This record gives sequence, C-alpha cells and structure tokens, in this order.
Amino acid sequence: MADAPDRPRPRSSSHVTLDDVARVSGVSPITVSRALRGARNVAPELKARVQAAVDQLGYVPNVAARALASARSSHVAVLIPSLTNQLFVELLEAVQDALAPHGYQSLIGVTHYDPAQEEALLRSHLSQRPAGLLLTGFDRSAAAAQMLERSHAPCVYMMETSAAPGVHSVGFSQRDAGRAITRHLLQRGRRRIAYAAGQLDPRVLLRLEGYREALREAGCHDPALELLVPGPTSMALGGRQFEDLLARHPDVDAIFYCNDDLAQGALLAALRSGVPVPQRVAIAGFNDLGGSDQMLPPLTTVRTPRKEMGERAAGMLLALMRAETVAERTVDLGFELVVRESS
Amino acid sequence: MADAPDRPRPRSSSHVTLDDVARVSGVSPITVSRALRGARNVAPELKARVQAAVDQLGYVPNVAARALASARSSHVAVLIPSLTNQLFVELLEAVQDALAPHGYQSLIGVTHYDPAQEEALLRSHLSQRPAGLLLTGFDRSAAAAQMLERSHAPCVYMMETSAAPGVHSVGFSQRDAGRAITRHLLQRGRRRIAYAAGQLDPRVLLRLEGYREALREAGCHDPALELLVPGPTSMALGGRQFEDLLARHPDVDAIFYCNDDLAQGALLAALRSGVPVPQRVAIAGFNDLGGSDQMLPPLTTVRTPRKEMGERAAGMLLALMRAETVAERTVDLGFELVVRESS
DNA sequence: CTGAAAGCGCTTACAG
DNA sequence: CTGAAAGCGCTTACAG
Repeated sequence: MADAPDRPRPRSSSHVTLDDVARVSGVSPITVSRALRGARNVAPELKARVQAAVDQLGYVPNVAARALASARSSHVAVLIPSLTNQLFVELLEAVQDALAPHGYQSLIGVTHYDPAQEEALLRSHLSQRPAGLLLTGFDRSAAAAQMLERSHAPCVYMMETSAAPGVHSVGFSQRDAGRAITRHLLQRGRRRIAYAAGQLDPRVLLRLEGYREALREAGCHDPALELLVPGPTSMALGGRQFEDLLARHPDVDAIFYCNDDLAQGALLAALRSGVPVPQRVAIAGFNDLGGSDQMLPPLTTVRTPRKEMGERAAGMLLALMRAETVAERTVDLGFELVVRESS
Repeated sequence: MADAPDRPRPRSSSHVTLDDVARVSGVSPITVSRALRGARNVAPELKARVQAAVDQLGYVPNVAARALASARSSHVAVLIPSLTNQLFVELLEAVQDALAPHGYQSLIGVTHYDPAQEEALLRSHLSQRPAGLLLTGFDRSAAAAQMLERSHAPCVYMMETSAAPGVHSVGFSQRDAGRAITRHLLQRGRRRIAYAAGQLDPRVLLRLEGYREALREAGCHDPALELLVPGPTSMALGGRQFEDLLARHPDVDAIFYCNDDLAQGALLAALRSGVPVPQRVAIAGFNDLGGSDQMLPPLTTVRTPRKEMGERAAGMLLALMRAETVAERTVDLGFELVVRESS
C-alpha cells in the first residue's frame, strides 16, 4: 500500500475506491454500493463477500462522491444562538452523541441571537444540501423561513414546541415554566417580585409572559419591577442588577432571574453586601446550570431538559431523514422546579 | 425559477450550476471556475461578467462536486477534549470566527480526553479529506499519529508548543504557568502549598511539574499535598477537595487548583464552613474563567490566551492550506498571572 | 489569458 | 436479486 509521492499529486488518487472493492469481491460496483448502504435486496452471501473485501482493503467511502451522486450529504446543520450559555453546549453534546453513531456529522452554526446572522448561516448551510437541520426556536426572518420551506430539507425545532401543521418540534413551555417559578415565589409569601433578564431572546420573553400572568392572577404585577437589559448575561451583570433593583425598589422581596448565571452573580453580590438571602430577598434562577447547587445558599431554579431535548430532536430528525413519518410531531418534555434554599 | 416537483426528484437538479453561469456570461466553464476561485490569471473584464452572471442567477457552488474534483473539502476538523470546560468553548469560538470568513466550515470532534476516541474521530474525519486539522496537545496514540502523518493534511496543534521539526503549534508553556503561580504563593509566604486536580490530562500534569519545580526550589515540596483525582472537574469536586485537604493536612496554607471551576467550588466551600480565605488558606485557580472575578473573595488565577490561541492557530492553518510556508512554526503566547484577593 | 477533454468516486434510474 | 450506462457538478492537467 505504497503512498503517492508528495508532489505533484497524481490525478488518480491512491485511495481504495468502491471499484477496487468490487473487483476484489467479484461483484459489480452497484452491488457493493447497495451492500454498503445496508440494502435488503442483496444476497447475504454477496454482502459477506463485499464486507470481507472492505475489511481487507480498508475501504472508506468518499463522502464527497456520495454527496454529489445522491444530492444528499451526511451533514446535519445545527444552529444555536450561543456557546456561552452552558445550556446550548449541553444541548449540542446530546445532539452530537445521538447523531454520530448513525454516521451523521454535525455542522454547528452560532447565530449570536441575531436573525440576520441566522439567515446567512442558513443560506450557507443550505447550499451544502445538509441531510437535515436542527434549529433553535421559531423566530426567524421571513427570508430564512422561505429558504427553509423551499429546501424541503428535514427539520426539527428545539427549545419550544409548536402544533403548527408540518412542524416537528421538541421542547417545553417556556411560559409555563416562568409561571411556575413565579407562583412558587408567591406561595412563599413574596409579593414584590422582580424579573431580571438579559439576552432578550424570544424564550426569555415567554418566561416574562409567564411571570406576568402569575403576578396578575395574584394581583401584584408591577411593570416597574421588570428589569430587561439587552446584551449578554453574566454573573457580573446579575450582581449589578441585584444592587440596582434593591437600590431603586427597597421593598423588593424576591427576584426571578431569566438564567442561572445572573442568579449566581446575584447570590454573590448579596453575600458581598451582606443582604441575607432568602430572608431579605428570595432569589430564583432558570436552567439549573452547573454550580447552582453549590451556591451559598443553593439556588432555587427550574431544571430544563436539554439533554433529553437534544436526544429526542436528533431521534426525530433521524426518522425524518429516513423518510419515515413521525407520529408524534410535537414533543413537550416539561420542566422541573428545583426548590433549594435561596427562596 | 420554478421549483422541481416534490417527488419523484428528477435526476438533474433544478439548481443553478457552473455551466449555467458560463452560458450566461459567455465564457467557458473553466474560466468561471477560475474566476470564482479568485485566480489572478483571468482578465478583469471576464471576471466582472462572471460575477454579474453569478449575481443574476444566484449561483452557489456545489461543495461536494468541488471536493470530489479537487480532492480537498472545505472542512477543517477541530478536535478538542471537552465542551464542558469553558476554555475549549472559547477556543472553538475563536477558531470558527477566524475560519468562517475564508469559507471553511469547522467540524468539531469531542474526544472526552480519551486517546481511543480521538483515534476513532481522526479516522472518520480523515476519511472525509479535511482541508486541514486543528488538534489539542501532543499526546495521542501511535496509530493516530501515523494516520496523521500519512494523510499529509495540514495540521496545527493548540494549547502547547513544540519545537519538533515540521510541527506547527500555538500555545503556551503549561509548566511555566504552573511554576509561576506556585512561586507567587511562595512569595506570599505560603509554605504548605497543595495542588488539587481533576481530569488528569497531559496539561494538568505539566502544571503539576511546574508546581513541583517551584516547591523543590524553595525546599518545601511534599508529595502528600498532591491531590490528583481522575474524572471530570466541577465546582462540587473542588469543594470536596478543599474539605478533604484541610481535614487531612490541617497545616495546609495554600491550594493551587488546576482549573478555575474547582477553585470556585473551593471558595464557596470555604464560605460555607467559615474558613477565611486567604487568611487561613490562600486559593489559586487556573484559566481565569467566567465568574472567577465575581467570587468572594475574587479568585487569583492564571489567564490563558484561548481567544488569541484560536485565532493564531486558525491563521497558521489558513496559511498552510494555501500551501504557504510558515516562518514562525512555534508560537508561544504566554500567560498572565491575575492576582486577586484569594491569595 | 483561455479552453476542450477527461476524470474525481459515487448513485440513480432503468432493465432484466 | 444483479448489472451496464449515464450522470452528479465541479477541477486537473495539458494545450495553445
């Protein structure tokens, strides 16, 4: 198995091709192709001979040739808003782990929460004819939606659910989760409950809706207690929001943060300034990210099912890519209230 | 521009091809191909005509065809140990941001710190003929190293540096960094300095070497103060290690953690048990991850240049993929001691 | 600076 | 269940 000389490269590659496998196993190239793709309409005996030749030669299919001939790549485009939020990192890992065993590679695109960037990414990914798409949420530009539709590529949406016809989605109700944690704070006797958020994406705003509903039911909604700042979240921002809210509204008795990193920052700021949590203010977060259980006091939060979400979305996409009909097109995975000592 | 009927798909795609562009612009397909790839040996006037036709038709090159014909894909394989350590997420983002404008897609592989997994990933990525490779560190299986060599694919190593001939690397001295932070603790008058680590990868062990060297120089190295536990790091583990060390070695006066997440956990554990930091024990971390500046007290650590490392490694790879000779094959980016109140 | 021919390594669609 | 032919959409290598 001599290597080709370094330069100049011969036009004909020195790699083992499907034709080589056909020659060695004594069948036609098409039969090899079929056997390799696990077709049932190949005699078991030929299948075995092909496999033996593959092993002997160390044959590896050329994905580019396959993609060109079949007009379908083995890539799945995964578009997420950010890698800075641990949530999406874990979602991504679950997706990759589910897709890889089936021979699909994930091509990750980070949209930075920007519809224009998402549109550009979609355009570039779609031009490569991905086998499938995994997208985050439902809010995108009209142009992006149109490209998606025209591409006819299998697609599953993550993070939220939709019952719209033809849409496949795996997620949970952000609104219900926002309502649930707010109700929990109300049940603890809190009345002046603030909502502090950064990175105002559609899901953060849905949680805001849930928060508002719960407070209106209880008759204690006050828009002045909504602190919505654009831009990325961080522990530092959470600390500043904590100080800001207490300074401007000394009667605030609870704060619901849209993400755990903010809430962790708040907990540390409280420690720094000697504000007792939860006695003086209760603190709640969202997502149950790493470290929230280690805080002082441990953080009350909502555990979101990103691992299962990634697995289920990938599973659904796998079915769609096999051209199977998916019976359960909308999967609501729910969420879990995790009550710790901060509330 | 009517769409093809849904099913069955015609063999000939309804997409605009390079031949269409050639027809519209009145030149040969090869000239279009050259113009598109920015060749200098195309008359400016023809270039303009081609560009006009591309715009008019909305032509997008078929990457599979290009890869098949040229035996080079537009993918760069990026192999990192983990996405759980924020460090690698930031490294990855920098790489992607640097590669994307040049038309290269990153294919991410997570090795989970496992040479066998890395070998498998390398095998699968190499079979797709990536345009280039970005790898983490130098420790890999002999089989993996051999595959790399035989592939002749351009490759840049990240995180560490090597002066070995033919090797391109961008990193910093993990050993020097470990030595530097340990010396800092010594300068603060500490003598019973422990090293606490998880995820015992080669870089964690290099930092350990640096730690040992500094302590031996000062004549106070004690192997009993090295706490090396396999498996993933976390804030929870850092907290347990803190309690463990203080219980078993009451005279410990400083702990150097191999990663900030452990150190953050230690700081919280100290707070929980009322151990004053740095009065009773100094705490130092590594990497300067998000939140370390928000801790109570803020964490002393080593800032590592992951963003620049990703950018420089990608830049070097870009040059190699253009078949340029890279003069500076070994780039040492250094590190920065960040002294805060925990030491 | 420009082009006609051949080929990259597969799969599709049609036969049998 | 198996195969011969054609083609996917580009680029390489050779001419001129």
